[in-house]
Amino acid sequence: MTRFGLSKQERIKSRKEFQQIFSSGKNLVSFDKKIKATFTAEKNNLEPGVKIAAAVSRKAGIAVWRNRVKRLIKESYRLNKYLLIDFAEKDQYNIRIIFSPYLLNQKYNKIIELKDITPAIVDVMTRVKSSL
RNA sequence: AGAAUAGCCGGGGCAAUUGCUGUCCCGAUUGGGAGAGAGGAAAGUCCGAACUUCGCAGAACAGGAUGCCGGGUAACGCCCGGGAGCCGGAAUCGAAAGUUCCGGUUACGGAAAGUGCCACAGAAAAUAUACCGCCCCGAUUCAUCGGAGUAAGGUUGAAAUGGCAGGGUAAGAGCCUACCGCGGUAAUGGUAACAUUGCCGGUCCCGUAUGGGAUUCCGCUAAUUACGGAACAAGGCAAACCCCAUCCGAAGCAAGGUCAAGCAGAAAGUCUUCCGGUUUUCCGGAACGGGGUUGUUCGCCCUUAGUGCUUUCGGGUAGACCGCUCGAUGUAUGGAGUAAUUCAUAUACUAGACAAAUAAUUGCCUUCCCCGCUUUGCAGGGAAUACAAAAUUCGGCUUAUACGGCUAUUCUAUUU
RNA sequence: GCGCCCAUAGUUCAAUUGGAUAGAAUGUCGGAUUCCGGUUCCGAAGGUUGGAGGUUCGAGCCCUCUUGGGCGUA
Repeated sequence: MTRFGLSKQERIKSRKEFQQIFSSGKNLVSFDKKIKATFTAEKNNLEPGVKIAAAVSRKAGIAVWRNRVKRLIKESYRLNKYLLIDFAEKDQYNIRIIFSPYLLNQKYNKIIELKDITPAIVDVMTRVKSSL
């Protein structure tokens, strides 16, 4: 596992996992209310690690905009994932996070950059860490 | 020269680092290397097909779609060419009309198959009818009133029931006559579209292939001529029902196929040893095995003919894989054709994801904008921005598009 | 992917087979009543019928394209 990578093993892929996280996970919102995170965490799991996904509602915007937001979320996490990875491996945590835009939509944020997303993602990650 | 509108074309390039998804090679399961990775509309899902499963002897009905003519095509509601109507421009000295040329546009079959509708106004809106009129007769208070006839003229409306001339009459009228118009029959001649430069099939000739040239019957008939006709008819609407002609089996890649945990079903097999109690397939005890109890050991509890365990079978869920990208394909050259398109040869392989890859950060070039110097150009600053992302695959249509380029039309300004 | 529906005043709904100033309730505004407010009564304004084009003498209604919203199904 590379330091700045985001391979298949680090992403949530199956429909079952999504349903499980949405039904039993907790919600967090970033300081600027741009990003919402739904997450679950188990201690002493046999497969410790962090897996993430980005989910954008169809009502938020058109396909081009939604794809861009998802890519920017994944990029932000990729560059800052060391915040959670080391912690999870040390304490044997199995963490699952789904990021989604909370107060972001195409109507008010037509042009969106990486620097608009990163602070919110980092903030959410530290909140998840401190809540455990 | 500028602006607006419409149409068409393009829709930045190269390189580096980090990261993602397939493919190939090395390696051996951690990984390394090479090379590839969104569009003109990928969109809307409005049409047409391929492909798959189901149904199907054949035909008809229902339902739906299309609708001037011919061609192209795998097919189409698409495209090309042409006809006709409408609109615009130019020319014809000016105006109107007409003619010619150019451009645009059209859901352009049928209203004598039938049904229905046509508000208000108007006499009357489609078997007819009579408000003002016109004419005659009678009454009369000379203002008019009643009766009979008529439809030339007026009035209404989006739309009004052949035209014109003569005769005729109280006034009029296809009431009568001639001509035009209307419809019937025959002949001549002709025949893509409202009848003349086209095309299809067969046959013959020519050509390496696509193709080129010549030509008939039937049916239908604008025109001309002849004969004869009288109910002078046939208002509009089919994006009202409908009629006619042509076409269409249904559902869709979440189609469909292969493998296949778990659960449930069926079949077969298997279930230890010792001791004691009168026989037993029964009872009791011990050991071994299995399960539970706290991660391990001891201990304790349960259990050994039970909804036990093992194997096999068919169907098949979760899941995985195939379908999945080489195709009515692109590019170049040459030939056929007015064109759409097509034929031959050569050459290329160019995304295949599935909570869904194609991103982030930079540098240089190129293009555009602003400002200054001064105008060949140079320095500085800014921007690369639009519409929008494959989801089985093609052919179209429609809609959205910053900026740049080209073409056409219109307007404005300047010069000659 | 397939199939289907809706859009009319600020809001909720009408509008006969296409026929003329698109109607009602509620809300808004003004007036009357009251010492003031509410209730009640009277009056007024408020619509390019989501948008564009076409058919027709005439379109909210018919046809085509388009925008937004909603539903069913696998």
